[in-house]
Amino acid sequence: MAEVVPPVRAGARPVPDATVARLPIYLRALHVLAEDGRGTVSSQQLAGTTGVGSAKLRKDLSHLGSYGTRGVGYDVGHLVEQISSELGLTRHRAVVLIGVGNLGRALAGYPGFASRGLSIAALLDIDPATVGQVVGGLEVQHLDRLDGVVAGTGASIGVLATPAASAQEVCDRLVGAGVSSILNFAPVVLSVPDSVDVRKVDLASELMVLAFHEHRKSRRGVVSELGGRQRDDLVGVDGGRVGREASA
Amino acid sequence: MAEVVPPVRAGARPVPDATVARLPIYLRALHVLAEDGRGTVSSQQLAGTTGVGSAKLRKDLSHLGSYGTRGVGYDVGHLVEQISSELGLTRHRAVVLIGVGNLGRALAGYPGFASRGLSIAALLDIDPATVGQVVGGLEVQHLDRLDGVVAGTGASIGVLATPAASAQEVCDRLVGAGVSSILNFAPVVLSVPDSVDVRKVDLASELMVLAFHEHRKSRRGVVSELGGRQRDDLVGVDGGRVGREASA
DNA sequence: TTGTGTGAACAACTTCACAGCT
DNA sequence: AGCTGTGAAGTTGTTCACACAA
Repeated sequence: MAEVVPPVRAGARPVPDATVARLPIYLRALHVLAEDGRGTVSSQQLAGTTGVGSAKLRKDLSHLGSYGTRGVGYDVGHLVEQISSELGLTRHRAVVLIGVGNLGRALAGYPGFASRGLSIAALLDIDPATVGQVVGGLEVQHLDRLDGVVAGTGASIGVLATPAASAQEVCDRLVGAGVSSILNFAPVVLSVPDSVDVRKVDLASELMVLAFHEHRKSRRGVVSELGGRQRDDLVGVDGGRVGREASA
Repeated sequence: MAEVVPPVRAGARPVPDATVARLPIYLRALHVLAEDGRGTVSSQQLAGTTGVGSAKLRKDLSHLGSYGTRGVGYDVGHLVEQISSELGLTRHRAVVLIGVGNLGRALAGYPGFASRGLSIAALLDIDPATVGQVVGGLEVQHLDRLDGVVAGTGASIGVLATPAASAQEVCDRLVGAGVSSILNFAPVVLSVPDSVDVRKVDLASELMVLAFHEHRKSRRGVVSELGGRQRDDLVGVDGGRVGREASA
C-alpha cells in the first residue's frame, strides 16, 4: 500500500509487554544456573525451568537483540546482563514502601527485592506504634517525612501496602513527592496522572480466579486432558495500565 | 485429528480467561454500589469505578449471559449474583494456607477473603514456634496434619506462602492431600500434575516490571554506556527444585 | 547434527461502531 | 432520548516450521 508509515518514531515499543512480564522469570532461572556454574543454556533447557515454551522463550529473547549461538545456546552470564539491562536493573533503584503491616513486613523481607538492582530504601507508616520500629534493618519513619525521604533516596518507585481506605490518599502523596511508578496492593483502583504507572496486585482476585477454575472443574467437565494447565497459566497479575481514563 | 473441529471444543471455554480475571474487580465495585443503595449501573459508570473501558466491560458481561436492560443499565444485585455464581462463590470454598510468616499473616487477615464465598479454613506451618499461635482467629496447626485438615474442611484450594526452598515439597504434599488449585507466592515454578491448577503471584517480578517502566521513561537519549558492572551478591533463588517440564 | 532466529499462520483479546431494545 | 449487545475490524500475543549458522 502506498499508505504512509505510522507516525511512530523509533522507540515506541520494541519489547512487548508480555515479554517484559516474563523477563524476571528468566532472570531468576538464569541466576540459579549461574550459581550452578552453567556457562550456557539452550532455549529448551531454560524453558524447562521456567515453564515457558521454548519457541516463546526464543522469541522473547530475540526482542532484546539476543545473542544466542546456534547449535549451542545462550551464554548465561551475557543473558543475565542483557535482561538486567533491559529491565533497568543495572542502575540501582530505590523503592519506598508505605504501610508496614504484615504485608509490608513480608515485602520488606522478601528475598529477591534486596538482591538485585532493587532495594527498599525506606519504610513509612502513619501508625505511631509502628513508627520507630526496625523492620528488615530499616527504621520505620512517619509518613509525613515522605517528601524528604523520596528526595533523599531518589526513589521513583513506591509500594503501597496500606489498608484500602487510605490508599488513594497515600497514593496522592506519593505522586506529589515525585514517585512515578506505584505497586498497589490495596484493593482499590487508584486515580493517578497519566505520567504515573500503576501496577496492581490483587490478592483477593487471585483467589477468586482460582475458585473459578475449581468451580469449572467440578461443575462441567470431566477433567479431560484439557483440564490442567500449569505452564500456560502463569499469567499472574494482569498489567496495570498507565494512568486512567477521564472521570470527574 | 481427522475432522475439522469448530473453534472451541464443546464446553471448553465459554468465558475467556481475560474476562474471568476482571470479574473479581467488577464484583468488588458492585458490592460497594450495593452498599450505597444503588439499584442499577450503566456500563459507563461501572467502567469509571473499575478502570475498565465500557465496551470491554459490556463484552465481559455478555459472556455470562448478560442481563442488562437497554436504556437503563444493569441491576446491581442481579449482577452480583451472576458474577458470584460464575466464579463459584455461591458455594462456600475452603482454603488452606501453608506458611504463616508475615505474608501468610497478611493473607490470613486480608479483608475480602473472609467476606465472600472464600474463607481460609486452616493455617499450617512447620515451625514449632509458629504452630499453636492464633492468627486471625485460627490456631496454626502443624503441616503434618495437612491430610486430615484437607479432608476435614473439604478444601480444594491451597495457598502457598512458604519460603522458596520448601515450596515444591509442600506443593507435593498439598497435591497428595487432594488440593487441586494452588496459589503460589514462592518465587519458584512448581511442578504439578496436569489436573492441578497453579496460579503464581510473583512479588519480585512485579517490582521488576515497574522498574522496567521507570527505565523506559528515563530512556531519553541515555545512549551512553550504562555502567553495566553490577556485581552484587549472587543470591538467586535457592531450592529451585523445578522437576521437569511436562512437555506437551 | 544441534539449536537459534524469524516470517507466517494462528489464536486471543480489545476497540469500534451501530443495530435494536426500552 | 439512553444504553445494551454484538458483528467486524484492529491489535497483540503465541505457535509453527524451517532456513541457516556453528
